[in-house]
Amino acid sequence: MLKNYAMLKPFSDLGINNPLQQSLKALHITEPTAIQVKTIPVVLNQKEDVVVLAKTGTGKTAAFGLPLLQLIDIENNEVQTLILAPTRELGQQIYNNLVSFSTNTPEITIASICGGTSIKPQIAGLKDATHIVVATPGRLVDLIKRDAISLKNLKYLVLDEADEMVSALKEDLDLIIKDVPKTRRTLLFTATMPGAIKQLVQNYMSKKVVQIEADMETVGHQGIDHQYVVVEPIEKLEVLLHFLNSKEGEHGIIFCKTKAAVNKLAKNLAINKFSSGALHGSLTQGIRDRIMGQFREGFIDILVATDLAARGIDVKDVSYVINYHLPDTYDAYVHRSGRTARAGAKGLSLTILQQEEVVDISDFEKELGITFKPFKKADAQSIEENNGLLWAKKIFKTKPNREVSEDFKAKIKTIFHHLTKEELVDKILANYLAQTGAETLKPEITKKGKRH
DNA sequence: AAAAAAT
Repeated sequence: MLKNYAMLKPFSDLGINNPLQQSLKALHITEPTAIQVKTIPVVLNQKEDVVVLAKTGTGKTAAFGLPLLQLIDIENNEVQTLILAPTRELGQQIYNNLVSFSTNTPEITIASICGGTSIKPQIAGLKDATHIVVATPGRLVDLIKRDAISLKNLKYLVLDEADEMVSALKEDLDLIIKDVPKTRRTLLFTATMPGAIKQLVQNYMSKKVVQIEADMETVGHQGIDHQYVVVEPIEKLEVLLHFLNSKEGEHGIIFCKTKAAVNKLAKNLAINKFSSGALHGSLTQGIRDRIMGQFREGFIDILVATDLAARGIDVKDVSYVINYHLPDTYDAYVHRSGRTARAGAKGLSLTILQQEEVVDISDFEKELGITFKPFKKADAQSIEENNGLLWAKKIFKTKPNREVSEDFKAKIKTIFHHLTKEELVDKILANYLAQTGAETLKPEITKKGKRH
């Protein structure tokens, strides 16, 4: 941050107009990030297409959003700008950001065109003047096929997380690009430059392409503390629960490999009274929106998610990310860990491994140029103690059963009447251990996660 | 093999 300070200019120097500056001020955004300094003038200049290589999204949305808002022609009622994102959550986030940037330019209309919600209001809304559309590819293709949207006067096309879109959403993307005029300008944001991206640049972008690179050292990994811990399969959940208990009051994201694993882990966290929610692509959009909203607002502390949440999601004060399963690709690791340590903050990225996966960690180090520090695993005794604390917390958080009659409760109270609190705790604990047949407390776990 | 995206 400090290293880059000299090159940072105020937004006015970058050519951002007064209404937008006022909006930024109201949002307490005072200084442009490095990527914004490099990107905004090029976009405003209106000459070249842009390819931005940036690993994590510090300020990406504003880097294209601000200049594109400024370039909207209010007199023209057709769709002038199209922004594509790979997930609905990211699309919604970009839409919300643009809306917040445009509070002082209410005449600019922005539409969010993502799937999972009723298509009818979207079709109706598009009949009115719409200047900017933020979309996920599937729903947009649907609207194009229904002739509900016209992109024939499009001036700007933004592809966010373009590497993900060319790999997973290629077919839809090709259809969309075929439908937009060749004269439009393209802004492409990507973490990596796989062959598919190079091809896209070659085939679909103009000859004048400016490539912008964020300084990976300062932007990509700054502030993230990468750690790993090796566990036996049987102790994996206990080690996690111990970690989470030490992070009480902080916010984090736990990534799992599959939807079923997300469901199962979220259920286990819920049973153990952690404030958490599950997020993956097989939940209804209503539930996805609710969980995302609760996490954003801080009503839940822990988000358990598939790679759906790996890219672009920007939530304040996420102080740790956990890889409960090793990510499939190096890219995925960068994206997942990039959910923490945002906007200059610090964060921990902890990867939980089994013995046979330890070799992979050195591959990640080599490929990504990072060093994993060993996380000091709690010893057996403190894990045991933590299990006891979880058990107690669970009892503490259990709501009294209203069905039990006052009369009956009174009778039970008489039995315990002469006991001190300490004696009562001793008895409950001993009783619990006798019942479970265990020598020490174990966290309660579900047999199965819901299948999807 | 799994994840995302259209109903």
